[in-house]
Amino acid sequence: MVEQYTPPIDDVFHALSDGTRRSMLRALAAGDCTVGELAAPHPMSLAAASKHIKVLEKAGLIRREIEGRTHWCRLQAAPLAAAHSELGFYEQFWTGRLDTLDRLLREDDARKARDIAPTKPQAPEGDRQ
Amino acid sequence: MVEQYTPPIDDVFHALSDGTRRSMLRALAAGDCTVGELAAPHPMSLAAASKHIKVLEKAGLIRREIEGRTHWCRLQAAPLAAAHSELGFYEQFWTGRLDTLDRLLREDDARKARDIAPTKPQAPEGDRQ
DNA sequence: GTTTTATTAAACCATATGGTTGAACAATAT
DNA sequence: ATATTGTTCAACCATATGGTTTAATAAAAC
Repeated sequence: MVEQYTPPIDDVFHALSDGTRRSMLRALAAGDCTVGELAAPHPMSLAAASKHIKVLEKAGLIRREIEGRTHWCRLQAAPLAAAHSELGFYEQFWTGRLDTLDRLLREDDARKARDIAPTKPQAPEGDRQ
Repeated sequence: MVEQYTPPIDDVFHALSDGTRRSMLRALAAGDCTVGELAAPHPMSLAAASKHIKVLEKAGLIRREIEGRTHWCRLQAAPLAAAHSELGFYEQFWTGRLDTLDRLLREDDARKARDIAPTKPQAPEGDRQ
């Protein structure tokens, strides 16, 4: 069985950079929708909505199934897992933030007590290279 | 104390939709960098790299600190948490996928055994509305 | 058979994007 | 004081984007 095509993560993040497309994904999370159903809530022409659906399709975020003249769309979440994972890499930076800030502040206090010349700002995980 | 500005998630996902900018964020995860350091690995003009840094800044993903003529950049991960959370909403769809597929396949087998007419494809969490 | 519905294609438009080059600005080094 | 370094600005370019309208296509309904 041929492995599924993995779209570039550029396309995934690009697809997510528009509110209309994010809204369409939410709708699909509730269940499959036709193109018309996806377009209905958005104050734009059907052709414009159709273009958005094509962007989602190109990003691999939806798959369509055509039944007669009706195009059914289904959420394909796998590329979202990839994007989620990409962002997960930075989790240490938003969860560890308070610890790091606290440590930096304590180091700063100690430094001031020693009357040492100021040094450059540092990253959470150590000095600049 | 004034609350920090929260950039639109459009801007965050847009910032992430380019490989150069994702690469810059990775570099910043290793430690603060100057604009020149961020630009160095990328085969493009300094002005182009500077534009990318501005996009990251607009998305709230980095903050800069100017020391003389040197601009130091630091990762700001908070907007990534928001984006990560947005994607986390869909976790049930990529983790539950195999369970759902399995259940659908079993339902399909049962339906075939009863010789029922085929029905429309369904979302993981139930029928279409 | 015609009409209706669902949807896309094509052409157009305004704006945005991502790159370039050369100039300008700010600060440091000499 | 001038020269150098670090960086951005401005103008330009080609392409992409996101919307419109109109026409075309495909299939269902009558």
